[in-house]
Amino acid sequence: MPTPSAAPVLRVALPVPLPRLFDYLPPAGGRADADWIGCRVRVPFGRRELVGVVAETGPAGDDAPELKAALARLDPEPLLAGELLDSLRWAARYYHEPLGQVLATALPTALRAGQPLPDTCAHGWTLTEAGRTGLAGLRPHSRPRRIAERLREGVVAEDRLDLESDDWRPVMRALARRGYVERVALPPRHAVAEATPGPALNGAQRAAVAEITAAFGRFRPLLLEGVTGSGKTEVYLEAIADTLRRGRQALVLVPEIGLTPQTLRRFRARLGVPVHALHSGLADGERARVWAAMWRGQARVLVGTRSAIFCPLPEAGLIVVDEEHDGSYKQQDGLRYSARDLALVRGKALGVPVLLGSATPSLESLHHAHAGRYGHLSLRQRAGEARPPSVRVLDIRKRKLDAGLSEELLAAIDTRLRRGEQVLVFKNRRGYAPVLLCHDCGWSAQCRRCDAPMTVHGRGRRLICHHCGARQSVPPACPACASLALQPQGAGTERIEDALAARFPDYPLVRVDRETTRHRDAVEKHLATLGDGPGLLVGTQILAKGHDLPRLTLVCVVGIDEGLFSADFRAPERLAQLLIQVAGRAGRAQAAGEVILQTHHPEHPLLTTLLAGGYPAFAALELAQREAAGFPPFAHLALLRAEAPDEGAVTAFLRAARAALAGDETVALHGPLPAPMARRAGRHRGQLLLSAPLRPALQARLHAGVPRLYALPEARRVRWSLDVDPLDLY
DNA sequence: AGCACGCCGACT
DNA sequence: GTCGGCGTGCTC
Repeated sequence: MPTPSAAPVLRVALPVPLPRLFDYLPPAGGRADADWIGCRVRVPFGRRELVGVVAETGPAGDDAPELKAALARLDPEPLLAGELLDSLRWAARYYHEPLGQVLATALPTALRAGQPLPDTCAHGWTLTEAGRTGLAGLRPHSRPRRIAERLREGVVAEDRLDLESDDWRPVMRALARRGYVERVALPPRHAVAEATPGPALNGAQRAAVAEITAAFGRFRPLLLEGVTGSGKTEVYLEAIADTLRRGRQALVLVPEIGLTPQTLRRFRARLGVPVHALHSGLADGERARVWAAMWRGQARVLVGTRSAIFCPLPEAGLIVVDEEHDGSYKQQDGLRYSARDLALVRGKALGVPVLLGSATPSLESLHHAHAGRYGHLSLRQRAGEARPPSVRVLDIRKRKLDAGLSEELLAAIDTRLRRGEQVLVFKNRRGYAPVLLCHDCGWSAQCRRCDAPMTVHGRGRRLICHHCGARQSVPPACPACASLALQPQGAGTERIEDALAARFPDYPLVRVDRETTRHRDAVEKHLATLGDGPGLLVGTQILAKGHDLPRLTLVCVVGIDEGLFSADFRAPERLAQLLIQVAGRAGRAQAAGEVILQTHHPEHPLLTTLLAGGYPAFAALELAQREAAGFPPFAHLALLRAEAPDEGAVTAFLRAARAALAGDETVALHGPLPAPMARRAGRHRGQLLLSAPLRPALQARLHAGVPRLYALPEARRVRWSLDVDPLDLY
């Protein structure tokens, strides 16, 4: 006769920030067998109900309180199993986050909320009887008419329609409302189209593809280092096509701004199978459907942003991380995971090659490649006729500046415009001016709730804090000395736009930054307004990548001097990557491109090295400095952050945390330190940095210490989070 | 994180 | 006399 405590129970991971599992009895009369593991369950929790995932089964612990029974099993077979569940457990251990929180991050919202795994049967559209009759009444050559006529021959699959047009859905829905068309289910594995052959590959591209395909069926990290325009995407496509031919799935991760309709169109046209996309623009139901299609192995190719790394890959063959150095692969709140790193973890667990592509690889990747841990593939030449741009450093010391632009720069712009070419002025600062200064007493406008100056916007009339969003109008007089000599200092994109418009009134001018361009697709529309004639483009980061601009021949980079002297250890790497990426915008066409870098520091080693030896020379120099300073990849970091309205609470927590994390000298602790911006949105911020030459030492320390943090009484008075492998030290 | 319980100020 | 402030305690 088994005692009640010995009967097997369900150990459930729940989406709560508590570092443990919760035990439940199976629902009425059931047995807690191992086939529960990975299934979602609805359970009572305090006075509410939650959806969790069964992580383990087994006898209840002796100290367990009186158990409640789970209310329902939500999955007939495990939603999470095998490699995916293993990798999620790995992430929970590595990032020191409760498994329930990891699962909540990994699952699409609809599944997290307990919705059943959605139906993923492929669908198509067909004309109804009413449609056949009504078709003639639709305006000739209109979009509804063309789409209705497309369906005349019979059912057309949605995947097929995706291939032919980006935005047929709204038109189709309108037709459906009139009863002209209807959606029908298709038999599984409906063929879409023939794969279209791509352009002939050059030698380096063929060699790269050969290396990747040779690694089929086993884990192998491969760094594909290819200069801008060298045809990395063609290499991806060939490798994916090979993966598909061998009956396996491919996952492609792209940066947040990289998932454009053009990218998808290119993949779809080339591969001849449905290409699924996963990004933040999708509705919850759609995300769950894509996830389910991967789970069932129906989806063969998935292109997605960061969170796509949590998709099931039951028949995995290849993982690609495009622009692997990109910061958007790191989640900056909640579970602070790196999708790039998890791609390698999953690739290893799945036994598939992982292809990391970039023109400017992260120093981590280069370090691993040099050490022989990653295969290193190089594409040194631009594909086709494109030639690399020439780069000129423009020394502006003692020069007269108009909105930060020198006379020489304006003259160079003028020359290009007269020739009918397009010019990009890149400035990594939005708004009118970064500071509002009193010329008489030195007062400057500071945000009331942040330790940061307010940025001048609205042609010099408004003040906005970029950190908390606070806004106010520019005061009529200096609040400190009543002087009327308030002056915007420095220049952002808005002010540069004004200056250029005044100087070149006869040419079209487009500004692209977060203010002018709220939606991702708007960038394309904006750029299209320039057309093929001469014109000017002013913008921030958003313009740094993607977007082929064949008429663009001159790129001007202004205001990089702040970046040359930033305190953050990753600032030089980011600046070098940005410069290379921006420079890559110039001369993608036949005409020779030119890049002009305006600076007060023409002898700065970052610039001279980058100019003389390109990114590889810069990387070598910077890696040496990282090694000397004991920074990644020669050390491993974890950053404990805390914030609270009360500064004392932050310090008290971090002191207690330091004691809880203390140990031998294999891990160095720095802090408590104020965060570089000590106050943000009215909250005081502090941090404690852990650093160790060896990753296992750091992990062991966190394993011992982090559970104690949850128990600290001081933890209740702050919001705290742990960032393993932080990107920024703030 | 929620959500409730619990003990002290300005309102009908 | 109550409605509600957020401190602190707990969740199988």
